[in-house]
Amino acid sequence: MDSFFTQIFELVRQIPEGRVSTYGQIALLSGNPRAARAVGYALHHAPDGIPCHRIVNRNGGLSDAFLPSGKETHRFLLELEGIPFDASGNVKMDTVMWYGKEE
DNA sequence: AGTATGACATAGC
DNA sequence: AGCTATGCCATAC
Repeated sequence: MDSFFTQIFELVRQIPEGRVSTYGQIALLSGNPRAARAVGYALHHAPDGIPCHRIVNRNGGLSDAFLPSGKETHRFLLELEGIPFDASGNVKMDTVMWYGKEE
């Protein structure tokens, strides 16, 4: 069993393209529904190959402190993935929210 | 071993 | 509707 971080990475890796998930959801899949914070911490340590841009907060918006790329780049990447945005500028969680590998 | 911090979440004001 | 405060979990120092 790897550290939580690894679990988070694995879960994020499993997120299908055009789909996004929330920290809380990932935490839940990790077995720690209250570890949303730890998830964010893990993603901060996330190595290459981890589509961290597919991880959004429960508001459907990106975190206020994403990588130096900035939220703008984030939104761009998400758009490239085919992720629809709401008029509010947030991802349409109801449409691309990934509830787990069950799809 | 204890304290401090953090890419969240929820409730209250 | 936006901001502040508190809670929870795991990691780092």
